[in-house]
Amino acid sequence: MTNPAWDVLVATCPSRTSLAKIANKWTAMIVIALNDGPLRFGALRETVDGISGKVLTETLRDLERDGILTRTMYNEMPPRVEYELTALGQTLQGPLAALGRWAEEHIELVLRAREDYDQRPDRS
Amino acid sequence: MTNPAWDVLVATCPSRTSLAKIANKWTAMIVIALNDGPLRFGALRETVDGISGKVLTETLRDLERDGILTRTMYNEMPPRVEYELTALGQTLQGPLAALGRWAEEHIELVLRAREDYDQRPDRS
DNA sequence: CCGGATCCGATTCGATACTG
DNA sequence: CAGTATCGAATCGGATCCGG
Repeated sequence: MTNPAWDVLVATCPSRTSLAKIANKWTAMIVIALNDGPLRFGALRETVDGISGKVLTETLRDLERDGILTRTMYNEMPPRVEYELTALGQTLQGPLAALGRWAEEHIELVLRAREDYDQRPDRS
Repeated sequence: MTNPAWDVLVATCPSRTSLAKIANKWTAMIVIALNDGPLRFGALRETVDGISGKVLTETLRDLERDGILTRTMYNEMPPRVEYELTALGQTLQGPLAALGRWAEEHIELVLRAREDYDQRPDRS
């Protein structure tokens, strides 16, 4: 099923274009946020704290194009649009959630490493 | 050990700065490339196909600062510099390798999803 | 010749203002 | 409410140059 010739380390390999999109902080946070079920555009913007509307729109479109999530628009007033992970997107949830957890669980060690690094006298 | 208040979805949380660095294609590829042991700068540049010297240098410095890898310089001629994952970096190897594998294993589905999306008539 | 610093164009980012 | 448009600012990234 999987072509063993695919290798993200090869510049021209299509799998790298996919890695480039999923190895992105906004993608990670959006997929993490959608773990508990579909969310509206506004709810996503609140949950993924600090994201701008423009970047949220762009990232959501890219993810929809790649089959990671679906966009469902309801013809209501006021308009309502919901985003939800596809089956494919749910297979991505694990790896990205693991990344998020790693960041939360190891931030203390990272902060300590930064202090050590910044206080090194040898900045030759 | 882990502060439950840390949440990568909160803009001001330090863990997000860490997530922003590890959720990056170059970081992912470098950590993946270092899985089999230390590599020299030049070997890394070949292995992570397509990366420029500048970006490689910057990313390696960031990762060194965060305690993900070590940089060892040998006073030889010609110069030799080796990069190697730390114990902390090895805990990151799993999650990032999983991301790379996801990209390779699901690229076919992603490519098909892109075709479908691009052929949709309703681009209202 | 290797590691990496510099320069500078290209891309991305994000705040604001506006539309259906 | 859910976007789109526009436009500086910031970041990324590649070609090129430099020190040992």
